Amino acid sequence: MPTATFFRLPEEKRKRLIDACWSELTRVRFTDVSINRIITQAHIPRGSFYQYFSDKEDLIRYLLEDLQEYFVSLLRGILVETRGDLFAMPLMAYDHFIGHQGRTDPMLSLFIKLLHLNQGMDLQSFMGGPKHFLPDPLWETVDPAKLRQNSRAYADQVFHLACAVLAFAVVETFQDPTQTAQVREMTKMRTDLLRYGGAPEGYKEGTL
Amino acid sequence: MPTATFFRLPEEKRKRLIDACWSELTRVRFTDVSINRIITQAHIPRGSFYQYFSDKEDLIRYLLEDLQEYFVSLLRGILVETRGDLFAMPLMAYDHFIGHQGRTDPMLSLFIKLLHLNQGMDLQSFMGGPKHFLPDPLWETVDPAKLRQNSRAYADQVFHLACAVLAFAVVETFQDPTQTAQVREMTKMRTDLLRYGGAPEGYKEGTL
DNA sequence: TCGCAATATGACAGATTGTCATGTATTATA
DNA sequence: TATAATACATGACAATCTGTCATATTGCGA
Repeated sequence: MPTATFFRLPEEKRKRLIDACWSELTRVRFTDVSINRIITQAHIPRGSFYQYFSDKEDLIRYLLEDLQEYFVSLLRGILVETRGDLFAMPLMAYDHFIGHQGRTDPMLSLFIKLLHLNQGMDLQSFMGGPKHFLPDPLWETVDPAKLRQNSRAYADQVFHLACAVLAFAVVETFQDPTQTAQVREMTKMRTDLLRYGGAPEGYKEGTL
Repeated sequence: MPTATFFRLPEEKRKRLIDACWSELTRVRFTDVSINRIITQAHIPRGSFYQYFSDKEDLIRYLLEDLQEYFVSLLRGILVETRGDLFAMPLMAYDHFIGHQGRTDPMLSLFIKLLHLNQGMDLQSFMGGPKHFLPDPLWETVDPAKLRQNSRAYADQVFHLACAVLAFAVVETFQDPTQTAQVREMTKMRTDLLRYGGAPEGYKEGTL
């Protein structure tokens, strides 16, 4: 977490720093992010940076919080569109990402770039708070009647897997954009798998 | 890929180097692996290291190949036990990992330590070759009659998700070992989800 | 024995990180 | 207002890394 000092910073200075951070974060992988380059670009002395953040990880965690908030609101909109159907979410989100929006919405393209650079960076844990995976604003829009079990715990599990599917699809697509159609197909297959299960219809354990 | 020179190295020297690598790899995260420490411990001059590997990533990739091979053989055994049931695999593998084996089998405990240090490091992509996720030796042992669709492509998807479930379970457990029982419960929930689907029984799209 | 090719080696340049002692501004207080 | 206390700024510095390269050494065929 940034220090109190950071939040007391004059608007202009803070913006300069944050902008430089994003510029670095969207240029290289987390591993290769250089505080040196950031402070140079932002014209912030070295010592000052460490007055605000304890280290690189601290910085990145802070920046991702913003993104997370945005991402949740995005998914919320999508969930509403699907009328609370968690299983329909990945494909709809995927189309949203890949389609027009992904190029025009600056926040979203930022997000995609990060996902791309960091090879999927585990959307699930990125989203998840300590106990629940499914953030409150999303849980509110879920229609439990569309789930086999109505508990939130169950919705958590579904959501977690759905996010994994989504993240993988995005990464795959940006690794090889010519394969978009196949990736979409694969994503459909996976969400169906989550929805209907991978066992044959009428399968009971121990039957075969 | 290591250079040809590396493979021509005298047995003893190569072992010294590899041992030092593993010792480092199981001590700190990939990000923090230091070539400096490795060569110091192995008593290999700096220049020599770069004669063998192009950089850190090259080294790590090489070491993981070994692990991958081992891991596949492990999973193969487990799949045979489950009589080719991909959905039963994660839970059985989990018990295998957490139980006695995980402590005694040196290769396995190595593997677990890596998983722990690197927060799940994406078992899926770690496993996956270019086209198929499901390696041949595993595909051979899968019983397609236990899948909704018999294609290998379908088995790939199931396998990929099953691995995600497994990896997450292992990471969770080592983050907080007191929660083992809950994690196991969660893993059961997830594999059931994969097997039977998360939609209510008899659910058809557009019904509600 | 000569000479070429493969290896070995460690000094070096370039970069990065986190700390800290020393300033400077701001605010509270007598 | 004068003074003390606190908060903040700053850049030099030590410690660490990494990748390269010129030079030495070894092995081996002619």
